[in-house]
Amino acid sequence: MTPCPPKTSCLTCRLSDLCLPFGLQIDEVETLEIIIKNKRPLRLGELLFSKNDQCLGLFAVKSGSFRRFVINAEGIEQSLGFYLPGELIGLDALFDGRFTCSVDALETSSVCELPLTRLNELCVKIPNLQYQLTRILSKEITTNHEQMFLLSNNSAKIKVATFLLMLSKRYGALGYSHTQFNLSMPRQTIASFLGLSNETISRQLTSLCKEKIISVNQRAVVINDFISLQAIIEPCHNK
Amino acid sequence: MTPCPPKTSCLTCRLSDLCLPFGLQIDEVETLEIIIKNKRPLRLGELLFSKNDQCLGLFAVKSGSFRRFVINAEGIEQSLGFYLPGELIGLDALFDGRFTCSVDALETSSVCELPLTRLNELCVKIPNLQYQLTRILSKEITTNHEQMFLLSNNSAKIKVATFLLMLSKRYGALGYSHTQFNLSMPRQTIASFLGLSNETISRQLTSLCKEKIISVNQRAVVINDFISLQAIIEPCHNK
DNA sequence: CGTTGTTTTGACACTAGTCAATGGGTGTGG
DNA sequence: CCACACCCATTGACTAGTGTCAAAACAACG
Repeated sequence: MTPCPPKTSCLTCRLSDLCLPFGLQIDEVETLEIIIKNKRPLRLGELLFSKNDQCLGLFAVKSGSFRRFVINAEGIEQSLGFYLPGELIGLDALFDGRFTCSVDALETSSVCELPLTRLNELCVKIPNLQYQLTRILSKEITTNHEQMFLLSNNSAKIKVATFLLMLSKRYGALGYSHTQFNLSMPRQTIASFLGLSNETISRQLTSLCKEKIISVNQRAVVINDFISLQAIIEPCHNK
Repeated sequence: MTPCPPKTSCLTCRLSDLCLPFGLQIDEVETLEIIIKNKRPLRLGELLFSKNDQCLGLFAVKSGSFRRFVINAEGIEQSLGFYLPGELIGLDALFDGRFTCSVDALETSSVCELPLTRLNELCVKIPNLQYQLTRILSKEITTNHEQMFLLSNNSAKIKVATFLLMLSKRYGALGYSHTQFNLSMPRQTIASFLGLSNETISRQLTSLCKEKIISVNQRAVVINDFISLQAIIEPCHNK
């Protein structure tokens, strides 16, 4: 609708402490935001990019949420991760300049684009920026390890509980409620992400509801009993 | 046995093209190798570091192999990945200076240590080095995504076949045979890595042997029929 | 109000886990 | 050099947890 979206300012963006500007001096942030390009908002299902596309820049989520996925051997979409505001999309492409997964919008969402060539120039000039980028890359690796840990050795119940707590933590860090939030993805997408069937997701959510640990109404989730939800994951954390 | 291990030289190291020196000028490599510290070889089961240890440096595998793992809620070791020669260990600690997993040696193995403070200094002086480190971080993220893809949605047979092909590819890249190699880890460790039980690993290997696709004798594996092994993973790759 | 897509629920099948027993290698000590 | 113990791997029997298929309930949208 807006013919020309308002110019992004990292200085006034409430996400900047979660994003690339974290730790930068004010003048450094001002230099950074010069290179940032706004993109028009994407709607549900719209692709930000596809696997094997050339990467011209990284993306920072400004609002909404995105999903990373690939198409498997049977032609089925397999969800591999989610991006919430403040998170950087496309880090896997720094290796050889091509995206290794596809990313689409889970709802109406927007991003800031950081053109790669200009970002690289800036990283040489601003060591703090390079440092923060390295930290973000490292953090992504740790997040991946946690995800692998979750997928390798756990029951459906533990997977679903962990998924809910993970979202709770991330929404909390964004300043939203960590006890009630809306899932921005359908059951099928959660299922694919957790390596389960959508029926199993449904049954596990129903089961948690019956135990009064959560309440679910469509995409709306309320966590009623945080302690019990935690206890599902770490049954003997009192040891 | 050797009282003072011979000084490492990246210039003569046959792994240098897989490691941090890739893409560097000769004089840059010479500057890099000044900061490298040798560590005495580790034996089977010895810890390189533990989860939550302070990270003083990254490690490059010189020989042998390592395993990344954590202890889960039941007190069981959960294997999360393996490191072969030329690969960098500890990238997850760049975020906040603490290791997020433990790493131990799967056999007698050795590493080069890259002290973090000196590596950071050098990265500012040598942009190529910073660039290569970023590439390695990005590649690690892609490897993690592949691992998550494998864990999320596949049968035991596909997991075991993919595991064998992954090792085949990595050994091949190191200049070893990609059709026969020794597993450096017990079945239990493979099982934990793939999110399966050790009995299932055993049964799947036996099954692949009966199909004449591989031969297994203890830790020794021979891939007899590469095409069929590939076909297990991508049943319809001829489409 | 009908169409469509999503979610839930039920019935059943099947994969992989668990438990238990057996077999095979390796290493140590007599 | 052999016997024993220990660890690891294999195999079998049984079971539990999920997946699959199908149908029904529900919500969203035009």
